[in-house]
Amino acid sequence: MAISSQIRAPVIADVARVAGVSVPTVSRVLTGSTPVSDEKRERVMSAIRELGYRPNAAARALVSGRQSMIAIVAGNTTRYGYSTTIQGIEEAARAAGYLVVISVLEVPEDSVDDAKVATTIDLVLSQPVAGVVVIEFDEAGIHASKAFPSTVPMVSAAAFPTDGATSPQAYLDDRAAGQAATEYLLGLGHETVHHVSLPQAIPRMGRTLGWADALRAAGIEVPPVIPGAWEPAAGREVGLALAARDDVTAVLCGNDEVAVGVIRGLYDGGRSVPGDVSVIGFDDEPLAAVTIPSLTTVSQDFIDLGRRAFGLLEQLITSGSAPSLSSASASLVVRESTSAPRTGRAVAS
Amino acid sequence: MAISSQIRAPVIADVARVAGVSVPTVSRVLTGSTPVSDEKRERVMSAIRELGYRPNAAARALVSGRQSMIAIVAGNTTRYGYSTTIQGIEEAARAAGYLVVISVLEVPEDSVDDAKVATTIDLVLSQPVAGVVVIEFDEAGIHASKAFPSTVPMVSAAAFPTDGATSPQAYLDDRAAGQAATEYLLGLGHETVHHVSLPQAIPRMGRTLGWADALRAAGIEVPPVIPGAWEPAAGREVGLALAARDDVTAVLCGNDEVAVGVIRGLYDGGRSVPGDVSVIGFDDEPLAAVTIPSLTTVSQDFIDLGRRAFGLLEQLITSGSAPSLSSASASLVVRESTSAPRTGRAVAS
DNA sequence: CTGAAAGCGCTTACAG
DNA sequence: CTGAAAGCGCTTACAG
Repeated sequence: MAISSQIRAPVIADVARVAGVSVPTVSRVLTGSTPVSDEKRERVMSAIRELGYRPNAAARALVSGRQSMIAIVAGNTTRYGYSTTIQGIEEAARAAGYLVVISVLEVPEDSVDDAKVATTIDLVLSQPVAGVVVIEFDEAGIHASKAFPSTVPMVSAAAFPTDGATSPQAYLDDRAAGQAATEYLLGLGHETVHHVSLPQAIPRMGRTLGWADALRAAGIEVPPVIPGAWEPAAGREVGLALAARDDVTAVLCGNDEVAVGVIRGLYDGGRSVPGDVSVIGFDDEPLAAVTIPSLTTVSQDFIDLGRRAFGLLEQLITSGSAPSLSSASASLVVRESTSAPRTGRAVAS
Repeated sequence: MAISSQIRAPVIADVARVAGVSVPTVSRVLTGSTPVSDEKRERVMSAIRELGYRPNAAARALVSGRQSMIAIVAGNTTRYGYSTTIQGIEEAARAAGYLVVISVLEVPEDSVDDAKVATTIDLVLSQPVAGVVVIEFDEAGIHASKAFPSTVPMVSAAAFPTDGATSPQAYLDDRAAGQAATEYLLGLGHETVHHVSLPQAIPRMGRTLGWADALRAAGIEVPPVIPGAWEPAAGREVGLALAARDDVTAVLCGNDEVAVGVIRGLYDGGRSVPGDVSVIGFDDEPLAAVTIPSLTTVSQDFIDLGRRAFGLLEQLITSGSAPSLSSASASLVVRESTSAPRTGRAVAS
């Protein structure tokens, strides 16, 4: 069927024929591996242009064994911390000549489905990837990084290092940050600080641990963690419930979205922020600076986290090993949502 | 060097040898293309397990010609509309068995660098992708979709259809939405509505056109567009400037982030929202429901947009053609940031 | 500098 | 149901 031959994408042999050279010569001008005479190079280039030839990526990868893709495995791609970390990884990867494939872990409500994690891992490893970065901001990510076969180069980007991690990790020290934020509130004169956590792994989250650290260090009994969520709407519900309590004057939230929701719930419940209650968020997303009141929060550099994670992966790929951890810094940004407790309230209760 | 043979990843021939069958038989149990006797299948499966064998993706793609990746090309991956659209595409792609590679267009301030766009396209096409979805929310995306060679299946996801698009587009009708939002404000009694646009392509954005449509239809002179940005901080600057003007009672913003910033700027400039000025956003991101005041905004279904875009691409890949467009719907969500103008103000000015 | 040869790891007809 | 053969599109030694 000569008719269908028009549809076929041109291959290297077509270029060679049109240019009047051998296939390896075309390959040589393409890869630049060996010098080619100016004249033949010219003929090859114009044949490539004429035919609109593009090398077949699969064939190249097969023969060269070199991969130019890395995978990111994450439980979410849209939330601020996740998407910003992904951006950091992507920028660094692109600069190093790698393309990024994203693989999302389907995360059920509370428990992690091991079979789904395995499916995702299989899908990723069915592609020619040089290595993978797992985002360990949630249970699904932690499970995934444990389930990855040790044969593929893998590093993780985390908020706080996982116990007994066997692969290199880049992390933000959110435990220290949680502690600092709590100490700030205590320093303002609040008798205690309550904590609205992110959904999963409640006892294991760095920021939750840091909050408890600070309280214990100050000799204050650690109140029960208030289970939260990722979304602002859930934060509002919590805020509404908190508004009814007289003993709550300071709240540390798992992230900014929840914090803005908590503030709204408090407001709807008749409490002012920071007049009646001080609220601190986590992450410092752009909106935190312009809400009313603007948010006191912990600024975390997710772009840098992503870059560092890629840096570790690149080391692992090229040298076969990488340092087991590398941390980025966090800092408290004080804005309008916190203040000293009302006189006579914190002291008198 | 027998020593290094341990490091080599097992290939199909290794499995065949261990299982005591031929290579094609292993391939058959892997692909399920032809029946294999139970006994041999068992032997093959256990050999695969024993060796930890995984098929080489590059070899598979080369011989089968089938690709299992699609690419998303976008100017940004973190902003609400972008990341949510990407999520929609990813979910649909994953359900259909495709993995997604993300390719970010480096977008300079104002102009689009054609060379950079070309570089990104080359990088994407150097991978074995079945097709690509270009996110046309900005100039870079629009340029990219025009620059793509017609040989690769490509569709775009847009806010509003591009003039003379040659490839299938899924879009949100933000022109109609911008018009409806403006009409709502006019209906409340405002004499005119000002518009803070998103950065690029000011005259061409659907929401900007819709805003002008509504004004013209009401016989109102269209005021100059106030050039905005994507970020809340820029919105605040605009709000501050607007606070000094007595003729501004209603503002339609290019997105929610900017709207929250504008409200903050107005507030810092001594104006209340909606008391003095009504503000409408665009997108309805989760935070819009809990800010103080909560935001009246245009809800756009980006997840659905992403799904539709992937649907078009899949059609294009399998059947060679797809409808030239497909729209998702938008709706106005009325909350606290809008109200009728103060009596005696709008009327008397 | 350049061509003929071999081979990357897999799948798909071809013959049983 | 199953093996021997051919071939996907490219690159890398091998000989000039």
